[in-house]
Amino acid sequence: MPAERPESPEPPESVPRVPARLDGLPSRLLSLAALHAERVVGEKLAGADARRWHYAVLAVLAESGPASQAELSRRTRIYRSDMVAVLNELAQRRLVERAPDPGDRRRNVVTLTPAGRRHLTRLDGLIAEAQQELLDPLTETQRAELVRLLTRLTGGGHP
Amino acid sequence: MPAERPESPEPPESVPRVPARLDGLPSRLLSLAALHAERVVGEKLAGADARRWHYAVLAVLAESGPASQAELSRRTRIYRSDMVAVLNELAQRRLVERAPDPGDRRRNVVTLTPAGRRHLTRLDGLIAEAQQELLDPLTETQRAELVRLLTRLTGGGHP
DNA sequence: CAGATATCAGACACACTGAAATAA
DNA sequence: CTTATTTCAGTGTGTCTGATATCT
Repeated sequence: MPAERPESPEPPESVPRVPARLDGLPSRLLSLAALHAERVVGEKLAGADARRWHYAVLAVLAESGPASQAELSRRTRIYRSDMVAVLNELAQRRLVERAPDPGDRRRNVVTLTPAGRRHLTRLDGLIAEAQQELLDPLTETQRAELVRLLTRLTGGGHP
Repeated sequence: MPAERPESPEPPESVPRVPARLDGLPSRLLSLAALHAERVVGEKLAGADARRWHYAVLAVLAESGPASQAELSRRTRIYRSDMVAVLNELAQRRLVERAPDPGDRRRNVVTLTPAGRRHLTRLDGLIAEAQQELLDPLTETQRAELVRLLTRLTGGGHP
């Protein structure tokens, strides 16, 4: 293992390099990369009057079928409080429908409308473009490796 | 190359899998990983009454010497408006000193105090702990690869 | 009763905008 | 006159707390 850096007490302040402490810091690199990614994706989606959360909710509904708000919250990791606002926006655009669950009257059943399904198809394209733009500096192999590493980092389950 | 998925029109909603569209989405993985990283780092630093921005500013000052606020802004990527508040907090804790630059009276020269240098040493330890905790699921090789990929993603120069 | 659900009001960090005052 | 620096007042997004009403 590498020895601990002895923390040079008098750094030569003649050369204004970029600080090494921040430079390769994984947590900082993750934040910067994520910020960039969110910007690229956000700009693409804005062109379709959508936000990242819209895509997440629509995608879950398309793949898993109608669900309660709490269920959507768990799957998208959007906070339960915020899910209310997201569904308000989606319902206002007639992309989803919210109806009380007859089987459990605490719940709302959220359903994708045909317009929502069409909208999702469009967002799929924009999201793909964004990933392309985002991952442009990486080769195919590197992209796959990045996804693998990030999946492992985000508790991606070790089957 | 893999053929495009034919978009199964009727997903079997019996098995509540996590949606594939979101699962391996690089931009989403980056956001989730960054969020996790920010939480881990933030909690560590909170134990020393510090925030991520404090560390960034102190680290730059320690490695590059006294600087103007605009200079610190560029190096840390903290927005110029927000730098004011960060420096207020650091100055209030007597970790930095803000004095007008005699050579250019628009500028403030921000200097690390001895207390600031000691504080930074403590934060260095906490930051290292956080990285350790964060990267726990990865091997050494994988950690290095992750840093390499993220550096390339964040426009980390292409030399 | 405990527990889940939907909703609201608000806190907080972060990134950013726009404008003003001052000085190079 | 143009540009740079510092500062302030706000905006918008995303995450999360705490509380409430309702229902299982």
